[in-house]
Amino acid sequence: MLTTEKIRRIRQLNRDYTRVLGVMNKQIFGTTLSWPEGRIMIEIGLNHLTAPMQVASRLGLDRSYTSRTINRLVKRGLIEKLPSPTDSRSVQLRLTPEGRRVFAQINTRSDDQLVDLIRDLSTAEQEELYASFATIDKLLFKREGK
Amino acid sequence: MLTTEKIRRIRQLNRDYTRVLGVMNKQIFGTTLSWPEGRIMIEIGLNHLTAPMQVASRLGLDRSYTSRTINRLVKRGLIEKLPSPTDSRSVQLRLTPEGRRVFAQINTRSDDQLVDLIRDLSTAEQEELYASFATIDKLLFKREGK
DNA sequence: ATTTTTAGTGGACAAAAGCCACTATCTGCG
DNA sequence: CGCAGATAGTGGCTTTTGTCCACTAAAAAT
Repeated sequence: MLTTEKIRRIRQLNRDYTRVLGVMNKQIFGTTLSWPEGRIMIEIGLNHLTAPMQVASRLGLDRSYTSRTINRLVKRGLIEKLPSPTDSRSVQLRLTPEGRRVFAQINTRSDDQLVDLIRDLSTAEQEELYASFATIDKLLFKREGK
Repeated sequence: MLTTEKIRRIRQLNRDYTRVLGVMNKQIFGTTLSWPEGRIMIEIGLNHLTAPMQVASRLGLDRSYTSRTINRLVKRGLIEKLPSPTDSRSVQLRLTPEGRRVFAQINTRSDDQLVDLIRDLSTAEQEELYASFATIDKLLFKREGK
């Protein structure tokens, strides 16, 4: 078991890192999307979630709220809803061409921001940082390193 | 410069880790405090921020909103406002005895949650995880390792 | 076949957060 | 010094975000 001191240090890092992510997230969606709208676009575009329920439970959002937010995105022409072939209560979500354009923009900007965050580090330090992230990813989320 | 692939992996981790932190944050303040109230308590109790403005800018919150939230905590008897000796526009924030009690409770719970998160890992893995967090802390926030 | 669960939705509402304007102080500067 | 501009805290108002509940229709379970 980790010492209390180490636990506290991780928690401090959590708070600090949450703060920088918060700042980044505010700027990202200076595009046209609000932060929850952007999150939903990412879940559909990147993680290929197709049902509103999947999106809601992944993001920890209320079904109702998720439904409304998705419908807003449909109205803006970024997402389309197709009838689900397997469950006629449900729908299949998909990015429209315009939605894919916006999604690509979000990705590009987000990448840029992250690059910006580590700009001051040397190449060796950047790789060291990446290795640490990859280790955390491996240990907490069981994704294999590379 | 890190490859796009590595950047993308860090971003994926960011989203996943944000999600687990989000879940944790919801449960923490099942105590009596809302999440922003808790954050403010932590900033005052742990990082010893004394002025409302410091709290606001650190948490990236609106001055007005911060002011109201602090006043709510004052009314609940968790924080007290003393006149600042150096600036009579400002105030000095301090936890009351009751506030310190609640603060200690938040800390204990938060520690427990983090311990819980890494419960499944072996001792060696936990230390490996800590080392990774410490490296990130060092590289991004210049805090020295230990 | 009937009960129970689940997906999506709308209405009403609560909580979180931001914007603007105002007061009182403080700071910098001619 | 005296005054222009900045800053700290606050209240009113609005927007955004998110929750709760009830309802419909379809699916799954019994």
